[in-house]
Amino acid sequence: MKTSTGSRRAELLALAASLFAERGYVSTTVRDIADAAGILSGSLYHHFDSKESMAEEILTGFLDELFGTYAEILAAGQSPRETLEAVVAASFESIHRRPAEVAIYQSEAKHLMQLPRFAYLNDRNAEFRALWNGILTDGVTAGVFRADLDIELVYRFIRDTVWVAVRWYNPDGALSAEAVAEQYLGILLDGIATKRRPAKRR
Amino acid sequence: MKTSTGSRRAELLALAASLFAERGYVSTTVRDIADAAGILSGSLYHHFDSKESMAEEILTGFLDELFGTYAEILAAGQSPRETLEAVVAASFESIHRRPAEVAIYQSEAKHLMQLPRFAYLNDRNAEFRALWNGILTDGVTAGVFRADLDIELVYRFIRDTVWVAVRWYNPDGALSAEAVAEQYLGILLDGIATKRRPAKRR
DNA sequence: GTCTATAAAGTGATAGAC
DNA sequence: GTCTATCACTTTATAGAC
Repeated sequence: MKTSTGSRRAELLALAASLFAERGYVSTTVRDIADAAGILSGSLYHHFDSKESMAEEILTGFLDELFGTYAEILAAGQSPRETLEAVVAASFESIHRRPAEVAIYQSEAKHLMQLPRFAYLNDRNAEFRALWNGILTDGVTAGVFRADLDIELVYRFIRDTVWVAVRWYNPDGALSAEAVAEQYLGILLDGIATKRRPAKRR
Repeated sequence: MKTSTGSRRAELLALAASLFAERGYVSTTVRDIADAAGILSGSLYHHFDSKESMAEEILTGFLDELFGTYAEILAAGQSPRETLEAVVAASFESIHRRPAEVAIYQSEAKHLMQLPRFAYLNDRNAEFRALWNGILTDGVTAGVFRADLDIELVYRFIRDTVWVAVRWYNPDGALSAEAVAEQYLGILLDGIATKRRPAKRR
């Protein structure tokens, strides 16, 4: 819990994050982390209070950065469609730059959230939901998004599809985050069908 | 590993499945399962070889059923669009009927697959990929799906968006699996935008 | 089919020497 | 900042009585 050099701390956190992402938080032991760092497990406790502290620090750092980016996009005050495109692009960008952190958030948040110290994850989820519902509602009002869709459902589909891409996206691969975002927005906005169906009502 | 009554075995498996889904496979102990069943942990080993065996039996049972349904849909020989709609509907239907099993497959398959006894999960993934790529390719050939999309990417998006819905779908809620499937197909096929953009080429 | 009792190994974490 | 040494606890799994 000491401040230590700061860089060593960051180094250990990065190591822990990649192990958490790869093997899962519960399956990763403090010995695994220490081994990867070339030290013994007891030595880790000079830098961190507990295994939970490591996960907490990894997630808060990531989420603060991510929501800072979202705030900038919203502050730019663009159209609903441009805002949606920017938020989707920024999300894929974060998968590109912080794959381990996104993977941990995706896979472990649900379980970690049950611990009191991770209660802030609920706030972030609510913030995320408000962000998307705002964009979608504005777009429907402006007439650029279809009015016959369930906003809440659309929000969930967008959220899930974007983030779950961390499972297969390869930061070192030929397919860039920008290319994925473009393809994804193409599907989301215009669909995969060649012709629009006649509006089908029940 | 005895055959036992059969029904007691199924009862215990259903209990284990819901615990695995809720708390995660690694975090769920055999004591948790035994407690939920009202017996002691040692007694579980009269029915099953190991904790791994329980997970294996849960997943194989679920996947055999699911791919049986897919095979029936393909055998019906409908159009690419009808086939796509039927496969999506059947997938949401399976989330409705077997939420725990889907959740386990979603959350744990990646880690379980690294164990030799779960190698068949790789085969199922390949089978699933072939199924989707076939439907999408047929649809592009028939001119009903856009030709400018990356089939592999579209496959991943469909697969992920459909299955990840298990995280929020409530089998007892007001929103039925059919309604979710309909909304989802509306987005996937036609997009959320009110007007198609002029085809944007790079 | 369940319980008693327990083994064998692994877990997160600590205190103090270097 | 790391190591030595170790504690207290939990884990999966087993053997045999009932």
